[in-house]
Amino acid sequence: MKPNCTNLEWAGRARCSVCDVRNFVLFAGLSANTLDSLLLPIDNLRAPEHHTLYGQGEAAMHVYTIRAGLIKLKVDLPNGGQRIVRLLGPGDLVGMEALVGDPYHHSAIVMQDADLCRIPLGVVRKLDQTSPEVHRTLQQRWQRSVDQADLFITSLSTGSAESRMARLLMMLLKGQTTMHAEFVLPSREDMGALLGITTETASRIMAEFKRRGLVQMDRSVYMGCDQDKLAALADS
Amino acid sequence: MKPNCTNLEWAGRARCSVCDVRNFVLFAGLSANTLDSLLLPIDNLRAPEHHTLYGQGEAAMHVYTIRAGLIKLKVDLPNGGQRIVRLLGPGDLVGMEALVGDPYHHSAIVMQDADLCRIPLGVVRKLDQTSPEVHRTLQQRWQRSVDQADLFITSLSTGSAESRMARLLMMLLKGQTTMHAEFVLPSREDMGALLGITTETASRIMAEFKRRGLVQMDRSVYMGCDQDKLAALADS
DNA sequence: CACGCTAATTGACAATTGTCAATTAGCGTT
DNA sequence: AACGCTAATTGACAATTGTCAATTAGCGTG
Repeated sequence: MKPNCTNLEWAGRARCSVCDVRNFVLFAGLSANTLDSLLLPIDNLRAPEHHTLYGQGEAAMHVYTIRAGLIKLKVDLPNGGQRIVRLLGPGDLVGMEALVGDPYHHSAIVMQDADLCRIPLGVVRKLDQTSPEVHRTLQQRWQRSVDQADLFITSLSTGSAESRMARLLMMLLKGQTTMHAEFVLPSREDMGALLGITTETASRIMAEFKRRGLVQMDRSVYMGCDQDKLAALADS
Repeated sequence: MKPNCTNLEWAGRARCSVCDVRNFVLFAGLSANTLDSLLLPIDNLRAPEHHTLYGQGEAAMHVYTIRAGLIKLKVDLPNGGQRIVRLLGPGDLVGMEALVGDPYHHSAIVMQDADLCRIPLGVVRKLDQTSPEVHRTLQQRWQRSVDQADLFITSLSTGSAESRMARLLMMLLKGQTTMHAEFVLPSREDMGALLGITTETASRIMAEFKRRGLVQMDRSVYMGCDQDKLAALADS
């Protein structure tokens, strides 16, 4: 087996009633009873880095909930390039376009080892109809998608490459629970696809940030950063 | 009175049951009876170019439906600049974040004289609960917002300024019913805010397009364009 | 440890885009 | 037609970013 196994691992049927992220996710407010009776067809999966959950254009039968990890939504461009249009983390819903009957609009790829729940469309639709709570939560998730997309336009696609990189780093920091916590940085290639710049430019900027002491690295892992200086760069 | 009056004009109570764009909008599928009984508090408005429907951060009490015209959603950036994150036309819903209780996330400004219906939140919420049709339509509108935002990322924020401009022009063309129809181009400043480039660069590119015969202009009005050449530039 | 692979970095140069200032064009009013 | 205002265009130059190629670093395997 290759070192980077890209196969899904089935972690059993979902046990939503004891899920610690349930309240942040789709089924907040449902009783344990309701959940356990409805949710048999929900699978809990572990997906390693680089695993593709689904590809752009595929028929969509499931929506995914992220319990842990980081997922990127990628679009292939007509000229052969690609652009990452969203980063999704714990509590986020992946593949919502399935709910309106569309095929998947992006490719969903794991950026950090993920713990997911795969929910068949039928389950979500039924809950949407029967539970006002879920119905409201669903609308909030849709709005969150819009907000995230707007953030990619205003923060990651506007201004100089340097500013955008600073904003990306701050965005990645926010996802962390502990300040100064270690977390894996995206590859330079992914940074490029996130910011709409080339891999080389991304690399140059990161190297420059390191030289200026804006970020400190330990192996491929990110150790800490000068948030004030980053913030200053961010809105320049 | 100034030549460009920026005041709203009240055009009467909405008469949804005879609205010619109803089927594209929120209330598709509702009977004329249902409509007329529920829709008393809906106002029909005419808003001239440059009129601001609402400002970023304002408390949100209404959702707007576009019957005609063009609306831009603008975000103010921390460094003083601004970025347009969406263009909305006939059939689109403006201000959906109101439905989840948020203040407006953008400023909504008229780009081409608009005919609008202003719907109080309560009406939309009630219809969402009582009519499965409206409920489904609403989800589609949310998904459409996400799709539009994604398009702004992949088409208007990726690649060279020239490619982006070509894609913007093709996007504006698609909104037209008749091919080669005249339509008003955005100002160079708005083009810059749409593409994340400066006004000067936008102007240079448009001037170059004219010289190369990619577009022909008549006064401030746009007459036609070489769609094949534009398409070639678009995916370069 | 050497090897092989891929990702990251760097150099050199070209192309694009931003900046600042000046000029021109368009349009409505006087 | 002359005037005044704003938007658009253009020039000159600097700064940023892309392109292509070479080098270095990191990491797992034999």
